Amino acid sequence: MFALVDCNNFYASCERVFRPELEGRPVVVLSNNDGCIIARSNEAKALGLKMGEPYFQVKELLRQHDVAVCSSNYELYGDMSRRVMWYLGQVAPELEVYSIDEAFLNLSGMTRYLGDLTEYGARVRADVLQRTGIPVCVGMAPTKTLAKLANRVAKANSKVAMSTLAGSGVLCLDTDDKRQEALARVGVEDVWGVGHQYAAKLYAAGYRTAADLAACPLPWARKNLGGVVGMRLVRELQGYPCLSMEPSEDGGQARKSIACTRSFGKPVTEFEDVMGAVATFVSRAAEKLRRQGSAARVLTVFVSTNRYGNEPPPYTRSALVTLPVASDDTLELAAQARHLLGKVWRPGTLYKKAGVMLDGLERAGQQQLGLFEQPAAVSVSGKRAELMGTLDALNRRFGKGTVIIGSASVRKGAGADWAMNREQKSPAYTTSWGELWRINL
DNA sequence: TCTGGGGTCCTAGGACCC
DNA sequence: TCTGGGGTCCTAGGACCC
Repeated sequence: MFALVDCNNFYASCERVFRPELEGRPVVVLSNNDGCIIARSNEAKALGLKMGEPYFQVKELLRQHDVAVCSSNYELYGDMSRRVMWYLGQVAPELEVYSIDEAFLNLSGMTRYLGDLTEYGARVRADVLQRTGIPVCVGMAPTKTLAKLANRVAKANSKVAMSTLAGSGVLCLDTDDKRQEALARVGVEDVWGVGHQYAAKLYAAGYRTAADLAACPLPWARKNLGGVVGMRLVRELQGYPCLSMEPSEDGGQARKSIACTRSFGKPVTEFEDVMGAVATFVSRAAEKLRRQGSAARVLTVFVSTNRYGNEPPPYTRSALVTLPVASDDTLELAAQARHLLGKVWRPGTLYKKAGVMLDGLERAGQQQLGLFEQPAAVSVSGKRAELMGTLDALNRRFGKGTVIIGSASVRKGAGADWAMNREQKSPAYTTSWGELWRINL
């Protein structure tokens, strides 16, 4: 048995924890750069606001309905997430943190100990709310895909009562009847693993609900839904587990690639300004790399212009380098990045976005050496590792950006055009001494 | 004027091996 | 008309997720 615990409207809920006056009022949270709507409270959903909708297109509507608008505050959401996940780690033998706002629990072999699973789910739900202020829904089923589906039904269910399925944000699909009823209620496009493309194919072939998909012949699934992925999907809906737990290690899971990319607040045209952004992104990515104890073999840099509208035609270029020996050294990576940026650079272009990606990650300190690597390079990297450790320690202790590399510094004048717009960011209530919650008595 | 960011897995096809 | 069989590794691109 798997449980999927998913936070309701997570970012909006985080904002509400520290601003209780927003309770009952529609709330939306915007993406970086105040670009799109990426989280909505139930009241905001009821207004017809959609996920991913560009902010500027609905600004007036938001004003008319007195919607509270928040810029995204990932420091806050990340910290709230840690609190929720810590608790979930206490109530099940195995935890997989699937995303910032949801986690799978493995309840195999626990059902006897846990007793009635619906009661267990209700207890988890109540405890998370009490301890963190975050409302969650709990779906339980014999497979991960069904647990996701149960969660989805449970969420809808907390508003509309169902005939035989229990309400109140918790749903356990432990009998075939319940599974069938839940499958019949979910549109095929809402099944985990079915995106735009597959949904269109499925509709064209006459599949409308999750129940239809569960009855789909496996060869058809294999041919039309991405091969083995589609077959697993169908089998999971039938109740045969094909996806196992991928338990999260303490201190977060080791990623297989790390990226840092941003749209700019305003278009940027000068090489050194874009380089400032790229160097900043490299620094952040390398810091993440070191935090998880990895080193990267492949570094990619990309730049692009505005992808909307049609004049001038959009320009996107990327370049990558495979290093002779995987590195976690900001200075080395930044020097490579400068070179790569030079390769993709086109003068007189209005750049709107840039990013860096690190791939081919290896365990730091155990990198594969090149055949012709000189011993000198290794001893230099020893000193550099010490330098990086000091850099990270200073930034941890005195705050982000206390010590940066020279190329990441901002040029006087228009140099900070690439910085994000975040006009309505809430304070980092839980992670910055200077921004603690103030209570006026 | 204004349209996010960060991931994973899988497949197909080419180059290469014996 | 006939022209082997069985692999590996790598990359690009597509699909999905939140």
